[in-house]
Amino acid sequence: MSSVKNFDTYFKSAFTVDNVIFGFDESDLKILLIKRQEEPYENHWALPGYFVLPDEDLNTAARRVLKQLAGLDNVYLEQVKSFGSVDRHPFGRVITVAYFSLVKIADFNPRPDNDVANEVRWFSVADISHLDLAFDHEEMILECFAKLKRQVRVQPVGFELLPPRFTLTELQHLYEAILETDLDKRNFRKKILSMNLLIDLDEIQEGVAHRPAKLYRFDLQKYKEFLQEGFSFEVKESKRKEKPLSN
Amino acid sequence: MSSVKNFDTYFKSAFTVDNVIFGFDESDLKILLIKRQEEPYENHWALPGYFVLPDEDLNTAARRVLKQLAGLDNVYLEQVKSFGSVDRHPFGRVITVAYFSLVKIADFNPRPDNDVANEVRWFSVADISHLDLAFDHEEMILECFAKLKRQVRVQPVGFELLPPRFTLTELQHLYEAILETDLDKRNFRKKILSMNLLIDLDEIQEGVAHRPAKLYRFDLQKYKEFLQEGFSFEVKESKRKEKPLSN
DNA sequence: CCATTTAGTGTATTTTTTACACTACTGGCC
DNA sequence: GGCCAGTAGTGTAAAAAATACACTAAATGG
Repeated sequence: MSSVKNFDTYFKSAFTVDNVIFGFDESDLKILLIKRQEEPYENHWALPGYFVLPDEDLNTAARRVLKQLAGLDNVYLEQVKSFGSVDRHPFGRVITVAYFSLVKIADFNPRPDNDVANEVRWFSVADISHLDLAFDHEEMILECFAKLKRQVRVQPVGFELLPPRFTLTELQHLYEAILETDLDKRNFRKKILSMNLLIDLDEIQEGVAHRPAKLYRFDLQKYKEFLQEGFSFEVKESKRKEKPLSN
Repeated sequence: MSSVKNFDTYFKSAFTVDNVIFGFDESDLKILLIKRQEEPYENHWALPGYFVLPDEDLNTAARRVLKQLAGLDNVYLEQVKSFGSVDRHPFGRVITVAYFSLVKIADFNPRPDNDVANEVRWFSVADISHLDLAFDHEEMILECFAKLKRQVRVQPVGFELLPPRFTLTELQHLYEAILETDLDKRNFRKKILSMNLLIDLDEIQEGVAHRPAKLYRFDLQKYKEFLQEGFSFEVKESKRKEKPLSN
């Protein structure tokens, strides 16, 4: 009854993974980009990404790229969306799978010893639109940033983005950067402390020219619970002087 | 400086789209499956899906499949996730992009006049695990169902799944089916009506052997606003007699 | 020691969520 | 016509969560 048709015409495509890697440095949300060293879009800034090898799973490919281009290992990684417009790649039909990754900037260890990128650098999210990125990478970043905004209300992303020890103000700044809004200090602290997700280290900042803040770390145990169950983060915004991005 | 490498080895893959089509018939959440008419997995139940044509965008392909296999047009469609395990397809390397779709079962118009499926049928979500589905389709369904659960808290999905006129009880049953929990009738009504998303039609059910319920429809205008801004749906669950699925 | 800068804290008010049980209306049966 | 079965429809009080808001505390640097 059934016949084996010829499917060869379909097996002429390629796929890639691209990573939108978010980092945070005490005030600014950043994304890691590479300057491409090969065609197409040679010398354009682009997301770190590459072809998926024939015998490689998607997640594996994303982690390999993360390692090869940024020396990053064991980081938070999540698939976001695939992009497959017919003409998005000049070499042929190429679908790319976008991943988003959250890393501590201090862990970043650039690897110029690869033949894909000749430069790797962090850019503020707000500056990305001036760069004329390769492919449809700007669109991909916007989608991933939107995803991060949703994620932050439901998962303690600070754990991935902040250094091991941090102050409540740093944590608040992170939330403000992601949500692009100002938060009320007292309400933020009340909320975040009531989650019992933070451990007071009984240490304080040193060498700052003002009252030093207490240092905290995340409770890994609680964090894992949240990863499974999710949580709900809401703090009503207060008026902001100005809105970065999205203008 | 740069050289054009040989990328041919990467251009030997194919990709497909698969649709997880949700429908609702007054008590039960259902998924549309086809019985495959060709290899691989001939005669297995599977998600409606097919290869993406060389000159076809992903969304276009998903809509084409929806139309060809189920006669469905103009429906809610959203990309969910891509699946690309190395060995998921016996014919070679094939990534599939999973879409989820919400349709009114009454609009469904099966098309046996295609050469992919020789049967198309709705299955209760709870029954799917007994079917031994083709490929990794069961995993795909679980991911999409999880997505629907998240979506329902943030978007008025009822608009897509219910007939044009419906009762509040039907709407509540829909939420209960998706969330797999019981909801408190009074609190549900209070909440849903306070959103001003429903229009009271001043009509009632006919021919039911009990007090007839009032009929409502969605306010298309408000619905579109919600689509853009999202909303927040929460009603605390009450105890349930039993939990379907996920056991 | 004074100026500057950021850290840290509590309360009253409003809003939202929750728990909960009885009456209303219809068809069908006798 | 009256009664039964079955679902529709309704309100309130209590608890919990979210909000608005302003002053004191601790460090450095001149």
